This record gives sequence, C-alpha cells and structure tokens, in this order.
Amino acid sequence: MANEHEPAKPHRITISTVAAALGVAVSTVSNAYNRPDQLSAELRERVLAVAAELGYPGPNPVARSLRQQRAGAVGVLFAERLPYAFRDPAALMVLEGIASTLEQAKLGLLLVPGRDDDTTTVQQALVDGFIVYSMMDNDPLVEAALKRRLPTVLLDQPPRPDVPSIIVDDEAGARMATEHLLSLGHRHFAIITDRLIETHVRPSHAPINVQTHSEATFFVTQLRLQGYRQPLEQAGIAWSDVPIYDCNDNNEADGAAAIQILLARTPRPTAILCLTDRLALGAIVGAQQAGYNVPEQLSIVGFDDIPQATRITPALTTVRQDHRQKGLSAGQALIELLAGQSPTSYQRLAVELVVRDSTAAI
Amino acid sequence: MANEHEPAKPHRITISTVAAALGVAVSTVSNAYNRPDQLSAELRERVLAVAAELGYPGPNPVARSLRQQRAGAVGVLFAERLPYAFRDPAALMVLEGIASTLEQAKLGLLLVPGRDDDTTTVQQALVDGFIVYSMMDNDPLVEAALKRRLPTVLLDQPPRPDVPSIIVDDEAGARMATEHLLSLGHRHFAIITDRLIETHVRPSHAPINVQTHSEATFFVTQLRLQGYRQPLEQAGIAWSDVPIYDCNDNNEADGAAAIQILLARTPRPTAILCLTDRLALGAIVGAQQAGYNVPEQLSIVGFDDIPQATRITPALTTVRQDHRQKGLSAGQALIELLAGQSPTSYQRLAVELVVRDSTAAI
DNA sequence: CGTTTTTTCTGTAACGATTCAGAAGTATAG
DNA sequence: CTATACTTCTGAATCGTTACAGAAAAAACG
Repeated sequence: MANEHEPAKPHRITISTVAAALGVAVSTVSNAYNRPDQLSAELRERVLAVAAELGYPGPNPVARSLRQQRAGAVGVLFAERLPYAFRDPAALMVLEGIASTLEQAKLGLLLVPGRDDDTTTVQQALVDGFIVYSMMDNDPLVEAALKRRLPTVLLDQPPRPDVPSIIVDDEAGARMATEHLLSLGHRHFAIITDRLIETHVRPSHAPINVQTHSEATFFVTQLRLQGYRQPLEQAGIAWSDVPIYDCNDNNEADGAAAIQILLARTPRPTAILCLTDRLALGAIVGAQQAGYNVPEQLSIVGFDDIPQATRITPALTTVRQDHRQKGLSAGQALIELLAGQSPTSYQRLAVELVVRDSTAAI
Repeated sequence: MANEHEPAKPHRITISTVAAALGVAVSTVSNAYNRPDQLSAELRERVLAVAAELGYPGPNPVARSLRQQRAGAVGVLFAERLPYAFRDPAALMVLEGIASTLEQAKLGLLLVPGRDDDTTTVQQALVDGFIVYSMMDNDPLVEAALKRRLPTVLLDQPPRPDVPSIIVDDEAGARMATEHLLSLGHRHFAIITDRLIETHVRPSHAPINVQTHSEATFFVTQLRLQGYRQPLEQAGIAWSDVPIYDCNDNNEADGAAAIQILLARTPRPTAILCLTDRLALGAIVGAQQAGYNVPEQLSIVGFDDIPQATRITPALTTVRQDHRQKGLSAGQALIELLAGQSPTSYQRLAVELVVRDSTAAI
C-alpha cells in the first residue's frame, strides 16, 4: 500500500494536458488557438499563458491534418535521385515556378525521395496532391503516386486519361531546329542525348544505333527524337544513318566527350542536334578543343535555352521554352484541382527557335 | 415504412470499408499492408484484391503518422521567399547536401514557405524536425520553428543554447581575404554586400556608412564584415573610411551597379571585398565595362567559390567553403537528433582562400 | 489423446486534435 | 418580467490508422 513512486511525468504535452491544468474543456483550448472569437479574451490569455508555461508546442499538426483532411503540402516527384534536381538549371527554373505558385497558396513543397524499387516514401508522403515531373515513363514511383488517388498533375510525362497534363511542344521545337540546319544546307547530322535508355544500362562509347530509339523511356526524349527524325527523313536523310550518342549524364563534360566520338566518324557530321543545352555547351567546348571552328566547320543546336546559352562564344542557337511558366502552370493546375475545380486536362506550351551564333551555312 | 433513398455511397474508402467488405477485422487489413507475416498469404491476397477492387488507396499516411508519431519528412526553413532558394548557386549546393543525407534516411524534404508575418505554415508543417538555414536573425519564422520543440539544426544562424549549430568560419575567411589584399599593398578598400539591413529598408545609391554595420541582421553578413574589419584596422585603416555598398539582391547585375558607384569615389578604391561571388562576378564585369583592368587597376575578391568563379576572366580570387558539406553536416546532425542521439552541439567548418587572377599587387 | 506451441485472426484503446450541437449564463428587447 | 438573442463554454463524436493483448484454430509433441 505504500505510495507508488511519482507517476512518470506526462512526457507528452497535449491539448488535454493544458485543459486539465486549467480545468476547462479541451475544445476551449482548441478554440483559444483557432477561434479566438469563441471565447472571452480573458480566458484565452490564461490558456495561452498556461500553455506557454507547460511548454505546450501548440496543436499537433498531424492530428489537425487528420481531422481536417488536408496536409497543406504538395509532393513533387522528380528525377531519379533528389540531389540531381539541384544541378540541372532547366529543372531548377521549373521548380522555381512550382514553388512560386505553391508559396502564394501557402502550400509546402515536399521533395519526395525514392529509388524506383522502394515506393514507401511516396505512399507515406504527407501531401494533398502530387506534381510528377520528368520521371522515367515506367517509374514505379509514378504508379505509386497515382494510386494514392490524390489530385495530381503530370508535367513532361506521357499524358494519361483523367490526369491533367502539361507538356511542352518538344516535337515542334526539335523540328524547327532540324529544319533550320537543313535550310543552312547541312546533310550530315548527329545527335547527342542523355537518358535515352535506363540509367543502369548505359551504352559503350560507340554511338548507339537508331533501333534503340524505341526504347527511350523518357517522354520528352522521345518527343525530341521524333521531332528531329521527321524533317530529316523528309529531306531524304535515312534515320538509320544518323548516329545518336547517349551520355551518362546531362552535363558539359559528357557533351564534350560525345562530340569527340562523333567527329571521328565518317562521314564527319557537320550539324549536331543536342537534346539539352548543357550537352550542347559541352559539345561546343569539346569541338573547339579538338580544333574545330564553331559554327564555320560545325553547327551545334541545343535545347532549353538556359541562361548560360548566351554566355558562351559562340552564343548557342537553341530551342527556347519557358521553364518557369511550366512550373507555374503545373502549380496552378494542381491548386485548381485541390480547390475542386477541373483545370484544362491538357495544356501544351509553345517553344521557339532562337538562332544565335553556333549555327551557320555549310 | 417506405425505404429511404439509397444511402449515400461511402464517399471515402478507409481501412474499415475494406474490412467490412471482407468480413474481417480492421486490424487484419492493416496487417495485410504492414505485417504480412501476421496473416496467411491467402487472406492477404484476398484483402489486397478487394482493396484494389474498391479503389482503396492504401492506409492513410496522416492517420499512420498520428499513430506512429513520425512524419517522415524534415522541414527546411530558408530564405525570405522560396523561389529565391532556387537561384543562388551556393544555397543550391547546400540544399543538395541536405537532400542527399535526407534521401539516404528516406526522409522527405519539405520546403516551408512563409512571409515573416504569417507563421502558420511553420506551425502546421508536417515534419519531424527542422533545418534553419540562412534566415534573418530575428525572423519570426525561426522563433515559430523553435517553438515547435522538434529536433532542429541551425545552419549559418546565430547559435543558441540547446540547438545544434553548424557554422562556417566566415570571419576567418574574410580575414584571409583582407590580409591577402593588404599584403599586395592595397590601402583603399571598398565592400559590396547584400542583405545588410532589412529587405524593405533598402539603401539609396550612396554607399552606406559603416554605422549601419551593427544593424546587419544576417549572421554570416556580420561575421564577414567583422572579418574584413579587424585586419584593416590593424593595418591602420579606419573602418569608417571604408565605403560599404548594400545591394538589393545577390546577383551579378547588382554587383555591376555597385562597382560603378564605388569607382566614382575619391579616393578611388583599388581593392574590393565582395560578400558573395555573384556580386564579385558582377563587379568584375562592371569594372571592365567601365574601362578598368582587373586585376591591374582593381583587385576583387569574392566569397563562396561557386563554380562560375573559374569561368570568368580573370578567374576570381575568393574564399572557398564546402557548401555541399555544410548541407551534409546539417542533415547528418538532424538525423542523429531524430535518432535520439546528441550530435556535437557546435560545428565550425573551415574555409580556404583561393588565390586566382582577380587580385594583384597595386 | 491431452498438452503445449504456433499460427491466424479479432477487438479495442490509443494517437491529438477539430467540430458541432447544445447547456449555462448574460444581455437586449418588448 | 418574460421572451429572445447573444456569449461563453462543454462533451462527445470523429478523422483513419496501428499496437497490443488475447481468443480461436491448427499443428506439434510426448
């Protein structure tokens, strides 16, 4: 019968700890935080004071979220590995656009990590919706996100019924780039790409054959290749004669390495179509180092029009797209979805060919 | 009695909808998802099948989080406005480091938006902890985050007791930069900074006076200014004779504008200390456009060593810090905190002066 | 065949808030 | 002074899970 030792102090301070300390109902404490008009100013003061004294950190957001059925954040699924997101200038502008919209709506932006094999992070993300951007077409994470049945927007992904999609007219852009080079008289083309096939099945240093084209697992890659192909064939150039070099990563070094290989081919290509600006910038530098003059001996076209495109000499001819607007549109569409409205289910953003100094007549 | 009209179809499908449909206990359905070993493979199959059929999106993560007391994400408080985060190269490397660590721990990274006046987003963020990075010293959002009483790590913030802090030895770096210029014989200095005083109280185009120095509300700004000041005074140069120009934003354009003003002063400064590389890069370009040779007529030192620092001509002399490591350390410290361990409460990262071509003897 | 062990499944109490109908108590109106 | 309307506060239901103790059934044991 001896008195037990002190009851373990209630490690966790909740709304009811505070209520008990004051001798009021829990709903009163809740109201003190969320509906000041529901109780007298005097009592509210006291509640807040006692709460502070007890070290109550305020209403638990998770509990609130459960009750209110909203998380106040949007999940962004992007890139194989999260850190990559912070390296690609084009992707960053897109993220910036997304962030801007969400910020205005006071929504958090949750970057969801996840290697393809493990979808738990997607399944357990505390979000009200998803934006899926630039994921591999068959990435299980995308499936997992859609299975959550939350409002979702696809950006640069293969469209699906019932899911609003925003895509850029990459195919038209690629066509414009190709037609530009054709009109300058070029007949010998080569293509530098990345992410053509799965990350872990990277090609050797030989330009890969066109057959692999159908394996392209990134939607925008497919679109761009398709856009290159059509005008070439129309001009009587066999697609199978166009070497495609697939880089390991989207960066300048890989672009520079690629161009070396391609320039060694016979016939030597005089026009290089690059799937991204970073690859193109690398290609320019690589070509120059190999002693070629751009654009006199070699024309190079990029894709994206990132800020660096104008800083190089010669300034890069490229296909411009409005990255920030992409992000804004995606964010906007998702916010409408969250508000119960139905945004246009399919938006296509225009692109524009920007002719600068890296292309010239042959 | 006439039969009522169809009961409204259960709009929301939960674990108990599935359990009811199967005639099993809810705990069984839960186990089917989380503990396959707790039920027969055959029943599990059936549960999953029925769930799929009903369109059950899987266990609600918010409810799970409430029960398990973990959110699976970390909040990052950074920069006045979220989009800014995506523009500063140095900050991006830090974010990349943070993201890397968190990804390995399978934690999401929640970018928390918030204008100073409204702290609700911080209060309601569904996270297990915070990383506070480069916020204004007195930003209410920081207070709000600390009030949550979650594991928190401060990065480039004024240290506080009981909160692990990671800071860079900015002061030493600034000292090294200054001493370097002094040893080259420079006597007339000027400083280009940003974020010296509150965003909305921006200065005119006149270099602001040194007195304002004490108003600096960003911890690292203070440290760097302090680091510039000490060796200067030691060399007999009055701090009040050193003009400080405060830019509106940390970018090249503002740096270029700043240098124009400073070069018009008498005596004309021959050594410019820039608080960031972006400002320094702008200053170089601005000086060159104004007809000055760098470094022959004007020495310029940056701070951060961002990749672009080597791409400009002349290559920028600057103070290097390991941005990625900063992020990694912060992430690591937070993960230890979340695991109940106590990381070193105070880490100071070293810096290094990198002498390139933008500085020369007078 | 009775006992023990193992497997499979169930029921219920948390988790920590918010919401809403309504009970007291007070003020206003007629 | 009674009826009506506000204020202010309370209690219980609810959000959708998971954890845990234990019931029921099946398997293993001697």
